[in-house]
Amino acid sequence: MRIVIASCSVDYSGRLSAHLPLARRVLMVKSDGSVLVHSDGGSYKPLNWMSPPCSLTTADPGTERLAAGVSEVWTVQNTKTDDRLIVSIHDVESDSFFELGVDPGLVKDGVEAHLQKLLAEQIGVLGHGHTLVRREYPTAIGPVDILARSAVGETVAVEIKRRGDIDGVEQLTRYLELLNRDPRLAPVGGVFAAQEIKPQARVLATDRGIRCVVLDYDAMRGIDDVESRLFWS
Amino acid sequence: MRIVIASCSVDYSGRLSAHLPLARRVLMVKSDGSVLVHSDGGSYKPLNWMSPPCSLTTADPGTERLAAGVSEVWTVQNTKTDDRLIVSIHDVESDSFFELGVDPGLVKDGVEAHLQKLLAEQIGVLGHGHTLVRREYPTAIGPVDILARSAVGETVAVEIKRRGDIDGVEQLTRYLELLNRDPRLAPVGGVFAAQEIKPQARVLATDRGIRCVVLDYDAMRGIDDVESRLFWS
DNA sequence: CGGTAGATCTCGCCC
DNA sequence: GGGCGAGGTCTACCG
Repeated sequence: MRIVIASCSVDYSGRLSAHLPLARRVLMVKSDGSVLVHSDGGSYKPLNWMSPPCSLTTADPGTERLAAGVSEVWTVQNTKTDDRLIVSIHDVESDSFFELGVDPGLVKDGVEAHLQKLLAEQIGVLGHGHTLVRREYPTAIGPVDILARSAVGETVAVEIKRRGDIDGVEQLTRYLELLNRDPRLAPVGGVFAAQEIKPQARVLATDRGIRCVVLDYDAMRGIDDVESRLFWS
Repeated sequence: MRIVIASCSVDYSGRLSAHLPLARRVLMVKSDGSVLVHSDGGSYKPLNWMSPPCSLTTADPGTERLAAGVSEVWTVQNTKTDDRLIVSIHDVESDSFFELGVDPGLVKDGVEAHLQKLLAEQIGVLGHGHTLVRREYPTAIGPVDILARSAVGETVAVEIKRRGDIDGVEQLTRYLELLNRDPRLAPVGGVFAAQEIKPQARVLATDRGIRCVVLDYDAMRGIDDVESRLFWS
């Protein structure tokens, strides 16, 4: 990876046009040719960038740009689209190269998949006597997170979110419309399960006869841990 | 900004848990204390990071970690949440500091707001004889992008997207439900306008009696440019 | 400050 | 490769 500290101005054109006025910045050039332009603030998102696949070519500035203080012009061209980044380098403070090698990558744990697994194992959270039919129940418009059956035998479709938003209610509504056309399943009830349910989502769900269930992730994980210990001991 | 090249392992805990095995990486420490961990690949997103507001503290490793090759331990703690990043530094190849100053920031041009402005000016794109009522027509559940009237006097609600997805159709459907309850407006027709409309979205829209209009951004911009030139010449 | 909608989204899954 | 959903989403805008 090459890291350049330089004053520069940057122009992006592609899905939109964007311009960065002259200022001192960090330029990261990764070995796949991609470029990140970072300032000393903001979040992890660069001010501007070019994603791979792309190629970086450098050129001398014309006499006009040279007179304006430009010492070098980088053109970073995406090789599949017409996205292009043009970096006009003025003064270079540092220019280094480091060999990093291939990264072993990130190991993640948690979130929605885990919630789904836990709820499937603890399906009684939905109400006494509930039984699991299956996770990721397939339909023509996508898989339903969990299909279950209530104590009185009613089919229940469950949509799980970490944060329960209006979009999740819409999604579950579409599933319910479809599932209720299947005479072997109908009538199908809906449960919107999330760690946190936004008020507007709750209103919409309730209005549509969908039950809201707030999931306590830590409690469910705790029970899971206890059961795992009992099982393995 | 401080830039460190070092072999390190990283652990994040907070909304999820994540671990990065030992490898050589770039560590960017911004002046607000935020930290980015980059590898020589991927896109602009770091492997791991801590966003501001946060504070970085360094500590000597215990004897145990020292024996494992750790020379220093960074703890980056978010000051508002319990998110925490722990960086175990092994070998340091480079450690530099650069004064960058405040960035003037990005100047953007284009996208949805521009599309909306162009369509409002060229409302005839929806069909001959259409007139603009107003942009950002306010309703209780949010503003409708454009409200117009057709040649025969029917009210038309327009939802504009760059990429027309199923969510946009749902959004427009909610607006139409609401608007059609207003006797001064009803009956209100719907138009789903986008640069690109996904097949599934088109099916859903058509099924609900919503008309789909594909917008040619470049052509609309071109007309706008011509008109601007005529106006200003 | 919360709520909504967009993003040069990115990322990962499954078909 | 495309489609879809999630994200430690982030970010801007509006109330």
